[in-house]
Amino acid sequence: MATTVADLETTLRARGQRVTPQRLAIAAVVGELRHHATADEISGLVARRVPGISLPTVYATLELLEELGLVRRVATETGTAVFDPRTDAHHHVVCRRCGAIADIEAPADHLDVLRAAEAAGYRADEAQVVVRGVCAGCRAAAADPG
Amino acid sequence: MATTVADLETTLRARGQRVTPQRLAIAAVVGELRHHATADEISGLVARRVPGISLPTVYATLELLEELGLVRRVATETGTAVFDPRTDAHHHVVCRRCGAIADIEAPADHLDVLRAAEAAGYRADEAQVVVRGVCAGCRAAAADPG
DNA sequence: GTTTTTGCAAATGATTTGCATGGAT
DNA sequence: ATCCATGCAAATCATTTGCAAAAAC
Repeated sequence: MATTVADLETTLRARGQRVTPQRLAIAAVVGELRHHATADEISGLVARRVPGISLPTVYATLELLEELGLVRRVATETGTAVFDPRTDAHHHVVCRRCGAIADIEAPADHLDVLRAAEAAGYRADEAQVVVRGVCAGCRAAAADPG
Repeated sequence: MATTVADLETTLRARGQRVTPQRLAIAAVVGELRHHATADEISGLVARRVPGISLPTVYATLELLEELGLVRRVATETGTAVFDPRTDAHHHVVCRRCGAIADIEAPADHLDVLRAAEAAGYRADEAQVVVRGVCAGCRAAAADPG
């Protein structure tokens, strides 16, 4: 099910779905994304290439891309979901104050946790570490340096 | 800042806040909670003891209790937050299909991840593992046993 | 030409807010 | 008597849905 932006067209045709400029543009924007972005931000970026793009289309396409493994939806504390262009296993740090999310590149041992999840009746397929803390910006903004 | 339900009354007075039946009932319900619950579910449970309880009060009180370290708000994939009575460090398994969340009791080594978070400019204070998978119920419900 | 996708407008659902009343101190 | 907390109703915000028009096949 692993698909790159490059063969999105092929994949869509294979699935009997339409290749539209909206879908291509959204996939391109997601592929160029450096950070995590909200649907609204993505819509704004896509609008430069496809004026008149609608938010419902952006949502629908992001859902499709998630199904294809091209993007990953991440729930946040603030209730607004963000989309992560990285679909390989990696970890996150979340700022307690502003909600900013950053990727973490580091190994972690989850064997015991995965075993415990299976023991709890779950068929576990992935373990991700979420670190909570305060980002540099928020520490600087607050008089109280954490 | 660690506070138990027992000394909530004391804590509130010390903060110059009112000790109300609603707050006591909500704290009690949260303390008796076995699983994670939505604000709506908690409201329903509290309503048995305090008829006429309002959702805004439940939300406000849960926010207060979170501030006091008596409950922890957890964002979910479905957009509906759940409240976790456990405030000590522990891990979660999330069902990909129904969104159910269960606690995991297992050690995990996060040294490298925490270091990486600090290196990214964050003052990290906690690392939690989130396992994704499919729960027993959803595997049984689906003809396709994952 | 047929079927899917789009964009609009409206619906939904969780959470928050404004404000007057009620309750705790 | 004072000030905080409650409950109601309405507002907000992200996301989803219904549907007719437009585009891809």
